[in-house]
Amino acid sequence: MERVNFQAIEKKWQKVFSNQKLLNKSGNKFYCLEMFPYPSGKIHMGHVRNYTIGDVIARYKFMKGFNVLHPMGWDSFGLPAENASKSNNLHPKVWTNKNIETMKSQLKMLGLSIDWDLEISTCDKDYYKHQQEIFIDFYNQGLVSRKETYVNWDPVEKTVLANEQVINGRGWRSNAVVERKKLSQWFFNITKFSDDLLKDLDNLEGWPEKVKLMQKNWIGKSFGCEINFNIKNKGQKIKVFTTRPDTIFGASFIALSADHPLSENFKNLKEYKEFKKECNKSGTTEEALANADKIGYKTNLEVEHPFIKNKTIPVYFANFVLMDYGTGAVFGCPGHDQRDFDFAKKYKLEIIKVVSDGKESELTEAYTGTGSMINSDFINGLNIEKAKNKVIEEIERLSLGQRKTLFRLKDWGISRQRYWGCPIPMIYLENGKVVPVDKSELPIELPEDIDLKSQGNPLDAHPKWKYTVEKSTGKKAVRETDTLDTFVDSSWYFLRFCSPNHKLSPFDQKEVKYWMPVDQYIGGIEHAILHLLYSRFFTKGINVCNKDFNISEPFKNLFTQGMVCHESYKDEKGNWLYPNEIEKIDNNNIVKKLDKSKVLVGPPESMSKSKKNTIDPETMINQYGADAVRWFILSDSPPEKDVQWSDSGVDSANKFLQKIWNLNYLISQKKEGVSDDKINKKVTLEINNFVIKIDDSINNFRFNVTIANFYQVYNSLKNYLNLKVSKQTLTDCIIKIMKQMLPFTPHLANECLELFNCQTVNSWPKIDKNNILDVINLAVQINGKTRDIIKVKSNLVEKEINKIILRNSKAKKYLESKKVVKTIFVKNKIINYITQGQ
RNA sequence: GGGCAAGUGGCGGAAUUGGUAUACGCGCUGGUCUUAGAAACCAGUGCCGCAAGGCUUAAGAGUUCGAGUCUCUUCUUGCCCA
Repeated sequence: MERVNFQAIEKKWQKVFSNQKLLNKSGNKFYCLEMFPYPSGKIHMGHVRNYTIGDVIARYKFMKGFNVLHPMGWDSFGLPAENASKSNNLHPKVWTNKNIETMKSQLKMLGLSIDWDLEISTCDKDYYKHQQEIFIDFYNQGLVSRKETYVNWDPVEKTVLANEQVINGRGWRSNAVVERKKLSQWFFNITKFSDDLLKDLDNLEGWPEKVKLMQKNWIGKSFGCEINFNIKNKGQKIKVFTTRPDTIFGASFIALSADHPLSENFKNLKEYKEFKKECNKSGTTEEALANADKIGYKTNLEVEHPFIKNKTIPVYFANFVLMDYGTGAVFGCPGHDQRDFDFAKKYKLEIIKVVSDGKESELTEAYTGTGSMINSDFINGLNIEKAKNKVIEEIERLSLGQRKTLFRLKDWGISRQRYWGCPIPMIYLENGKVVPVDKSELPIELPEDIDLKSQGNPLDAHPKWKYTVEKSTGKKAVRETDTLDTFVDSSWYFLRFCSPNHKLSPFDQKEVKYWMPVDQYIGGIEHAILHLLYSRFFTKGINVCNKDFNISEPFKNLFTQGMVCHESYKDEKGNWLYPNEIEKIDNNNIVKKLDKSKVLVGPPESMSKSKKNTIDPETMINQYGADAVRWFILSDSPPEKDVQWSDSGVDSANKFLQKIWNLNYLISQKKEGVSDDKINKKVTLEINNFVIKIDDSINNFRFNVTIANFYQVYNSLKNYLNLKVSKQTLTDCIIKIMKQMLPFTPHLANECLELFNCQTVNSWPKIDKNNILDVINLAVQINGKTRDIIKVKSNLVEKEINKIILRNSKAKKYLESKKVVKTIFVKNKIINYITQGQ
C-alpha cells in the first residue's frame, strides 16, 4: 500500500495556507467566527474541536462562492496571568505574549484557514484604547453608573472575588471565609435594555432554543405588584414587592433586607449589629443566600394588614432578602414559600394555608403547587392567577400600591481590583466630582513597573501612576485604579475584526456595515448566558451612541459545540494519573506503567488538568497528523454533543486517510484499459448520489454523518477500481470527493488534488439533480410487517409496483390465497397490503 | 425543589415529515499473507433458533395500516436555575 508522509505534506500546505485568504469579492459575505481563546499556555482538545468546526464551515462556504471573513485573536487580559507572574516571576505581559506565540503556532499546525492579518489581542493598547473610548461613549449616554454594592471579600488576599471564586463560602486560593463588603463600583446599566434583550431573542432564529431559554430565564421577567404597608403608629410605610399577591391573606411577617433604609434606625443597637455581622458572613449569590441558615432580627415595628381590619404583622430584618431585587422588602407567607416557612418555624410565626393542597392536614413544608384560594376573604375559591389579578385590582383601587413588572437581570458590575485588565478611563477630582478623561488622552495605559506581590489592588499601590491632572482645567486628579471585567474585552471584539487596524475609532463604519452581523458564531455552551448577553448589550449600547450603526443583534446564527471528554485514572492511593501513565492489558485490566499496580477507571468526563484526563493536541498531531486529529474529533459524535476522545479512534482515522491516499494513488497510476460505458455511467451516477448526501449533511452541521458518508463512498469507489471503468471516470469521481473532503482534511485533499493537477481546487462540486442514480428501496409490507425490500426506479405508481411484486418478490407467498382488503401506498417509500383474517 | 434535554448492539452512534431499525466507525471472531508481529485484504458480528421463523430502540400503556419518532404514566441519566 502506498503511504503518504503526513508530516511532510502538512508542512508544505501550511505554508500555502499562510498566504491564502478566503476572500471572494464577487460572492455574498459570510462572517465565520469562533470564540477566541484565552492564552493560557497551550491549546487543548476543546480548542481543536471548536476551531475545526469553524474551519470546516469557513472553507465550505468559501468553496461555495462566499466572501468569507475568518479571523482569530486573543482574549488576553485576565487573572491567570497575574497568578502565573506571582508564582514564576514573569511579567503578565511577557507570560501572555509567550503563550500567544505558542498557541498561534499550534493553531497553525491544525491547518486552519485563519486570516492572521486580522489578529487582535485585547491586552494590546491599540485594542483597549478603543474599549476606553466605548466606555466613555456609554458613560455619556447614561449607560454607565457608579453604585455601592456588596462584593465577596477575601480577608486574607485582601481582594474581591468573583462568585465562581467562592467555593463553599471560602476563597478559592486562600481558603479564608469570604465576607460581604460594601464597595463603590462601576456598572454597565444593562437593565436599561432588559425588555429589548428579552424581546429580540424571538428574532434569533439561528440560535439554539436551549440558549435562548437560558437567556430568557436569566433576564427573568416577572409580574407582580408593589404593596405599601402602613407602619402602625408611625405614619410611615414599607413598600413591598411580591409576585404572589394572591397569598396576601397568608402574610405573617414582613422581612426587610439588612440594607433597607429603615435599618438606619437600628444601626447603633448592639443586637442589630451582631445580626448584620452574621449576614455579611455568607456570600452574595442567590444560591448562597438560599442555603444559608435563615436568620432574622425582630424589630419593634408592626404593620397593618391591608385587607384585615385590626390585624398587625411583625417586621423583621432577614438575611434572605436582597436590597437589589425589588424593593428590599417582602411579606412572608410561610404556607406557600419555603424560605418563609423555614423562617416562620424558627421564629414561631403563624403559618396560614391560603391555597388548598387538597388535604386537611397541617403543612409540613411550604405548598407551592396549584389550587384554589381558601381563608382569603374576597378571593376564596378563585384559582391563583385570578386571585392575583383580583388582589392587584383591589390594591390599586384602594391606592395601596400598583401592578409592576420586575426583572431578575441586574446591572453588570465591571470593576475589578486587578492589574491585568483594561484601565477604567475615569478620574476623581478634588472637589469630589468623578469625570471621564479627555478622549485625546487615550489610551490610559497600564504601567509596566508593577509590584504584584503587594497586597490589595496593584494599581492603587503603584507609587505614581494614579496621580494626574484634569486636561481641561489642569486641576489635580486621581485615576480610577480598578480595571474592567474581562468580559468587557470580548463584548465587542467581533466588531474590531472587521477593521482591526482602524486608528480613529473602534471600527470602520463601512466595514462593519458590510460584515456584520456574524453569520456563524461557534463556541462552547458555557458562554450561553454571560458572554452572549454582554455582547448583545454592547451592540444595543453602541446603537444608542452611534445612530449610523444600526445593528440590533451581533450573532445571526449560533452553534454551541459539546465538550471533549476522556476517562480518568486513579492509582490505588487515589492519585490521578495521566492517560500516558497507564497501560491497558485488556478491557478489565488496567495497570500503572511504572509498577504494574491496579488502576481505577473513572467515567468519561470533560478534560481537566485537575483530573489529569487530558490529551495534548500537539502530541497527537505529531503522532497521527493534523488531518487525522481533525477527522477524528468530528467523526464520533454530533458536534453539539460531547465527544469521547479515543486513541483507537484517532488511529483508525489515520488509517483511513492513508487508504484514501492509496486510492488516489492507484487511480492516478491506473493504465487506460477496456472500459464499459454502461459501468462508467453507473459509477458516476452512484458517486453523485454520495456527493449530494455529503453536501446535505455538511449544510446541516452533521459532520459525523458526513464522515460516515465518506467511508461509504470510499468503500463504493474502491470496488470499481478493477472493473471495466475508465481512468477518466474514476478521476472525475475522486476529484469530487477530495474537494468535499478539503474542508475536513485540507492538507491531504490538496495533496491529492495536486496529484491530478486539478485546476478548480476551490470550487464545490455541483451535481445536476438528473444526473444521479435513480434507484430507491421500497419496503413491501403485509399487514404492517416488512416482508421484502425491493429496488425499483423512483416515482413508479402503485400499479407498476404491484406487477413487480407479483412477478418477483419474497412477499409474494404471503399474498397467495389471501384476499387483500386494503393497500396503503406511499410513493418511493412503502407499500402495505392489508389481508383479510390476517 | 423548578425548567430543559436525552435514553437505540459490547462501545461511539445512524435512521428526511410517522414509512427499510441497528448505516458508518470502534471492538470482537474466523481466514489469507508473514519466520513472527504490525499493517493490509477477505468473511462474519443485535438477541433466540439447526432452520423456517420469531423477538428487539429504558419499562408499561395508547393513537395508527404502520411508532425509535406522536400522546400518557413510570424509571434513569445529563445540563441549567435555585
